[in-house]
Amino acid sequence: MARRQASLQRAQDDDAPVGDLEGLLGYNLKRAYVILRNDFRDALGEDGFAPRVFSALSLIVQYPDITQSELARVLGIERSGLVAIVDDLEARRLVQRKPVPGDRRVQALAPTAAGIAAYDTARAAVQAHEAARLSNFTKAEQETLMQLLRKIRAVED
Amino acid sequence: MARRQASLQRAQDDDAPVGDLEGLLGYNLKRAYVILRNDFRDALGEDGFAPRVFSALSLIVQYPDITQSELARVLGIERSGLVAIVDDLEARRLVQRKPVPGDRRVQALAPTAAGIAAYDTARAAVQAHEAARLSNFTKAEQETLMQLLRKIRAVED
DNA sequence: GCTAGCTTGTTAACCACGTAAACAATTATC
DNA sequence: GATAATTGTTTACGTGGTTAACAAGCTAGC
Repeated sequence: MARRQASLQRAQDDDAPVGDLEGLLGYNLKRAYVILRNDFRDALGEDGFAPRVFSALSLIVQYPDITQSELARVLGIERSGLVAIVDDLEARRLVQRKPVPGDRRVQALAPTAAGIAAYDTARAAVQAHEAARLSNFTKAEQETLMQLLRKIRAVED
Repeated sequence: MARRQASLQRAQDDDAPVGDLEGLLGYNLKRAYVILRNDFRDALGEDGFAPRVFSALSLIVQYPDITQSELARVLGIERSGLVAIVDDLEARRLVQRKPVPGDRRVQALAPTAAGIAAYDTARAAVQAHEAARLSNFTKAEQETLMQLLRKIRAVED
């Protein structure tokens, strides 16, 4: 097998992937994800929401009275991991744990008025920073990218 | 503002994003990244390479005598974080730290024969599992996705 | 030459995010 | 009514990264 030793200078100007890594989906996903996660933190600033807290709040606002188990399932994380997230949101008075009549195991999660307002503000900031990051993309490219990313999830075993 | 409360059932069958999260690039990136990372671990099995170790080995094999600082820069991580990765590779006798004549601060990283062989095996396994994950994608879709992900990195500030 | 500043690799302490295992309380199943 | 399953929770742990400090070595300016 011929093993090429190329220069690392300006590797990403090339059209074809220079190294093996550039041809791997996992690597490209991770690099892009890290960039977007850093943008997210910049957008929400010091003591803003962590990404996972934002995601949880988003679902609670859009699907009020969702239970913790269902929320964990939708987010793709463990129930145990969700506890700290909901603790955080409840400590900020943005979300309330409510008992559900008929099943005393369950806690329904409902946003407070402040929670809805905070979510709307944060969502606008995140959408704005994503738009800035994608400023060199056409609308069609943005939609294609998003659709292909969702397609990866579609085959989830 | 009209706030819709939709059902969570089968949300991902819809064409248009049902919730706000589905319309956010960061969320879709993270979900896809987690899937590929889990695939990666399945592909390499117990005590296989961690993703970051694999990435480092890949670059060391393809660019032998790269220095630790340059490797960290290419990978987008801190020098301090690379130490444990190289320690790991060196403990497995897959990579060797070599002194560089003319600059006694620097350690050049070179793969051993075992390192090259282990990398080739691992790379084949990773490529195979990615191909399986993308089995419902056309070739054109795969290339488009990869190109768009790289384009996100192209605007790195 | 010499000093002041930079780079390299390293350690240590820490943080974010997640999992796995165990558990009490409650509900469902048969 | 016994057994099993589900819900939320705590605790311990693992992974993948960061920042700050440091010693050693190199470089630039005078």
